[in-house]
Amino acid sequence: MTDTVRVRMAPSPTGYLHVGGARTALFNWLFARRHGGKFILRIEDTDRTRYVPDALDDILAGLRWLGLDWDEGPEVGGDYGPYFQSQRLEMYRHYARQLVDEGHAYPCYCSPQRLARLRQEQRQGGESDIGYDRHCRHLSARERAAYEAQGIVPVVRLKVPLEGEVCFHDIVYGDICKDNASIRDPVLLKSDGWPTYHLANVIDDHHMAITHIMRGDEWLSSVPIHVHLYAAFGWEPPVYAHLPIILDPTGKGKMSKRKKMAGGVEYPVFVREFRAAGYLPEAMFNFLAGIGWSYDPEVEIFTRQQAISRFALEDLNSSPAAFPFDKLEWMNGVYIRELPEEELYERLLPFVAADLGLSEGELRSRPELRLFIPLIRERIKLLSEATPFIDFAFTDQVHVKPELLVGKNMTAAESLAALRAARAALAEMPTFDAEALEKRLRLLATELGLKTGQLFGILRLATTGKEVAPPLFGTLAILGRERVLARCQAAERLLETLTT
RNA sequence: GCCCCCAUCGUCUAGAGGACCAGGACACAGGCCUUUCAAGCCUGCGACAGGGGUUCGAAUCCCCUUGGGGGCACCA
Repeated sequence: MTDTVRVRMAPSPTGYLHVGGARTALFNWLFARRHGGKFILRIEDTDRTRYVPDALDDILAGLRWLGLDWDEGPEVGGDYGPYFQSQRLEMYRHYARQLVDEGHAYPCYCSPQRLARLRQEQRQGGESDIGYDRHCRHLSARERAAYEAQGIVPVVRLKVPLEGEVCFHDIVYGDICKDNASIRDPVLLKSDGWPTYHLANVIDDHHMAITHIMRGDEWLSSVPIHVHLYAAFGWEPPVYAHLPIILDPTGKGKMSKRKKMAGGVEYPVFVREFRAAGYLPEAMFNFLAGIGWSYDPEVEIFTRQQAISRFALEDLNSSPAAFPFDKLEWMNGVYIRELPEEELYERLLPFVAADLGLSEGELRSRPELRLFIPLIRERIKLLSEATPFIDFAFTDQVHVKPELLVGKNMTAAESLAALRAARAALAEMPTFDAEALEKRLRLLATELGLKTGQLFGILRLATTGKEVAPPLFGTLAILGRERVLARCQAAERLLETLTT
């Protein structure tokens, strides 16, 4: 490849950044970085009716979160701007006019109502081909003038050949041909003077010197239109590589439409939702790269540098893939475990603070979270799972059902005696660190003739209020002697209610 | 309905005519470890959708069937 690689991500600010869109961006980014090219971000904001005000910010934030930096586009500029289609209207109108003047396109005065009626009739009539009937394609100058006189503002439609076929090559899908007759003259310029996707996309890709187009395969069927447009303009089309879409976890239907999981739980589809759920951006990156592409048949975990070094369009898969949530969760756990403690602490902070109702500053001023990190890191798969493991350390007292304090195969009285003995032993310990605690409590279990699990289970419930908690000795050390003794005493009172 | 695309373990994938009685990973099951839960380690389960061809030889090429997906807007 002699030309500089220039690829683009062209989102429409009609909704938040979707995982599918993120994956498309990711592959474009990988390709650009692999070849030392440019990754361009272009905002296709030509649909004024579906515009969502905060969508743009969300898209930019989502891409940044994933580490997909763009070389040209919003907030970074570039030599091929503007990068918002809403600021390029004049150019689209110019080319639309040119197409009409040169006989490649024509004005169409059909009302939306007529088109809707037409479609309905075609459907009901069982017609094989649905679409515009080219009513205005052969209007005489006089007829056109008559419409104009009525004040009807026309749209501009592309004059697609009536016979023959268009063919193009796609790196992922190979050679694809389509009969021209099946392509209905598409609208290029809407009656409000704004371009449709087809027009704006082709003009911009050409003027921004885009060399490769990687996008979701829902676009595959519109390539023939674009090929005709490039031909009409006398431009060279870029290289196409359509990406197989991501299906929802059940494999039925695409991921984009929000659906329910088997358990009735909604699963995330927007990048912001994955972020809020506690997924790590580096895990998302790794995971997304593994759908439709494979870094190495034997290697699942790889860095972005490694991905860049091996990425090739020829290796892209052509079959659609169901979104494997299980694998994502596992991978996120892997990345959480690989994070340095201090880094994990920083990432956990906002999640835990919010859950606990504390400010980050307040949480930071307390020692517990930091101390718990090594104890919980291999127990969580999501950042949002940390709080339930440690919240007991942030409450004045724990609430536990008395019955739970009774040890396995023990009576309430025996449990109470064990707890009292433990409290006495703990009160007398010269130091209160995990190592010393383990040594002393193991000895105590032996002295009491109890299995370790029996004694430790009672203590776990008494001090944390939970049946599942971080490792006991470390937990006791973090709570500190004072709190541990107080909680034991409180638990003893509860057990007493069972023995009297 | 019409057009296009896709088809390997439940899922993500490796495989580009012989190296495949099909490899890896997740999930699942069992075991080890163990104070709970995890993590870790070991083992197991498990697929070339079906049918025709082509070929000495097919998961790999062709055709048909079936299944799935996408598209058919003055949306992108």
